[in-house]
Amino acid sequence: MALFVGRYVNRIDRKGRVSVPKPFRDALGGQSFSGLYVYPLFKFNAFEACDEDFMGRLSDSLEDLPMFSDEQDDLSVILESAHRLLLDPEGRVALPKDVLKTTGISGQALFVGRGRRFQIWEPKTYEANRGKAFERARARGATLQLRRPQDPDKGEA
Amino acid sequence: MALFVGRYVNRIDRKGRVSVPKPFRDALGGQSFSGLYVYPLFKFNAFEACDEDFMGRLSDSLEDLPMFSDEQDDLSVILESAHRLLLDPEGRVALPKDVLKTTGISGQALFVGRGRRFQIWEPKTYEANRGKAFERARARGATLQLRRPQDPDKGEA
DNA sequence: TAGTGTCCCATTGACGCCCATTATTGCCCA
DNA sequence: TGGGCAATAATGGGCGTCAATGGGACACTA
Repeated sequence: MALFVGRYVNRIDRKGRVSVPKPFRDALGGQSFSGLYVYPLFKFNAFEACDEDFMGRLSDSLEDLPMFSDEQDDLSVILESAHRLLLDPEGRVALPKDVLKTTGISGQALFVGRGRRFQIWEPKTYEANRGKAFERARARGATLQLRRPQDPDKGEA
Repeated sequence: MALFVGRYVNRIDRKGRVSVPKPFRDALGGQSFSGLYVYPLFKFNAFEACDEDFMGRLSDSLEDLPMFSDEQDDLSVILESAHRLLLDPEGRVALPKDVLKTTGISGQALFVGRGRRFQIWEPKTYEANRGKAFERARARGATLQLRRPQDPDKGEA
């Protein structure tokens, strides 16, 4: 399954194209199409990207909310605002205008691995919002309950 | 499954490459790629390394936290700061600049086995932080509740 | 026919691959 | 039991390949 880690900065050309980092492209393999999905984040002026499987999970998770509820309607804006982007033969995608506008991305785009998905940021915005995340976690003495290995109860939905 | 024990010191060359100790390379076998993942530690200026399975567990464990929550965002900095390192034909990896910078590694790197994962330290930093661990454990009269063999209820923690 | 979006090709620069050399370890045998 | 010898691991450096990037050609569309 796809596994995205690390940060990569790539340049946007005047056509709005940007290379998806090679490790991310590799992790996106094994889909029915050559590309990815992007959707906006609520908390930050950044977009998140994922493969087809994860988008399906996200969609299914939204349907776990009560049908016709305000909560479902509100969260479903993620799907409404999403784009399906195709990779060109060189491994680039064209970022839609609303992505460039919302994120403020112009010259460079920052790709940030998040495990089963990754994010796309304007570098300075990332630094301003996430730059201190590591120090915060360190100061909090953050801990994580590690999932037991090969636990069938918590497999992907 | 991978099992890393012992300490090894190897030299960093001017390209930032370092040989991964042969026993560790052997333990990393059986993955879909020839390499390893590294991520920074909160408690020490050192990095931890693991195989693909462990990184997947880490990623899935983070997704057990609520999506878009602050807690998940803060801990996800581990994935954001991680690197996927490929072994060259001689069994070396190139340590990224931020790893060298954070750890202070320049001439030599210390590899420390930790069971299912291992750590990478600057030797003097390790000595300063971990040098007395054995004496501390001795003084405390440390004990350990050993897990029962092949007990499915208590998957690895 | 202008606009938009692919695809194709060229350039460059970093990184991965290959080969050579040194160091270390284990083994064999006198 | 000590000295080689051989096999393996670690190290160093050169070079080719591929990823990232930029621009142009060619569709299809409005």
